[in-house]
Amino acid sequence: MSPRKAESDLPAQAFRQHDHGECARSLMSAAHDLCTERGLRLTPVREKVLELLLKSHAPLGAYAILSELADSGFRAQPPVAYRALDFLVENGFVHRIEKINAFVACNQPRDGHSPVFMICSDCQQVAETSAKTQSPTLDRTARKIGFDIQHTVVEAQGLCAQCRERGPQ
Amino acid sequence: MSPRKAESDLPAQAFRQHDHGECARSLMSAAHDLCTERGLRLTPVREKVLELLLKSHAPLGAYAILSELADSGFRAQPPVAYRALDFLVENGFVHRIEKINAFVACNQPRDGHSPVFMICSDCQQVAETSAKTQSPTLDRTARKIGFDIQHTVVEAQGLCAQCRERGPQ
DNA sequence: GATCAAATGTTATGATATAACATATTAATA
DNA sequence: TATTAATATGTTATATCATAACATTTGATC
Ligand SMILES: [Zn+2]
Ligand SMILES: [Zn+2]
Ligand SMILES: [Zn+2]
Ligand SMILES: [Zn+2]
Repeated sequence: MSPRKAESDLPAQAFRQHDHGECARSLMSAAHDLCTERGLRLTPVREKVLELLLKSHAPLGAYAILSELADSGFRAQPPVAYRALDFLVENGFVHRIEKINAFVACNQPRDGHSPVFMICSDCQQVAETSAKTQSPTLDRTARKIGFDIQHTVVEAQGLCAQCRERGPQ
Repeated sequence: MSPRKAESDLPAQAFRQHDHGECARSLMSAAHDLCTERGLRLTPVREKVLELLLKSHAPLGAYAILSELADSGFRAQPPVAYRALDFLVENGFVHRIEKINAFVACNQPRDGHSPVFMICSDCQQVAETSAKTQSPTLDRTARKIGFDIQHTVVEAQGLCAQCRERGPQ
């Protein structure tokens, strides 16, 4: 069992103190492994986008990513960023947060899961508090009306503990 | 007790057979009542936007609404639609569906509630299957990490019963 | 090394949303 | 009923987010 297991099972890592450098390195290395396993190509631009998202303490919009790509010498037309993001999202390395039109690196890319996000309105950080399984409420309601769920969006906006303690700015 | 009570408690009304004209009229009348009670002004453009959403069997984007407003002789600059929508959303008459950047009339505007949407990828209809209360899973997770939820987005995309039965197009 | 599929480069445009400031309407009050 | 303040609307311009379309390059396979 990996020594990071216990930590990576904690929810809301983004709102906790942790060695983020180590966290990012570990997820990047996991991404390489997963791509090898699955015959996916983590090309330079895709890797760079994932790296940017892993480094970021807050979610990034596509154009923020694009501009950081440009700073790193990549081409800077919108499709460059969107294509890389499409790849990363489709393959579970990154999630899109609908409420804020932004992207965030997944913190447990191995598990097929339905992520749940807590978005702090104050500090803009986002915690992925994913459960392995879909919301039971959602499942139950879907069954009741014969709806076949393919994808879920579950996002809560509010104040994280830190920002609440700091009080209104 | 209103004779519509039983029906309006059914989830997923949009996916069921119902007298939509009566449904729309009843919700519009409820909106007028609520605005009177609360000292809100349901101005012509706000009423028209709500009417358009109530009539529609599918959610409408802001620019679709804008174009229907124009057809009805209203001014047609984007802020006209967005302002009316802001009012209707803030006061609980309309919900915004993040996943598809569109708006839909609430089917139980009296209850303060956290809506849950089931979005059919095929027919584009959306059912509001709202519960009175927030998802217990979300609440529990939030409590665990000290996050104070102000607003939730819960949306599922998939196939409604009808479209599933009809089979792939 | 020919062929095909996947990925990238590039231009242009589409779709969604808001800032900013002027004007008009309504409500409250002097 | 004038004065004022608050709310709502009119209007121009622009910001932000996202994709269509087509050319070119790269990588994998035969
Ligand atoms: Zn995830
Ligand atoms: Zn915060
Ligand atoms: Zn509702
Ligand atoms: Zn359907």
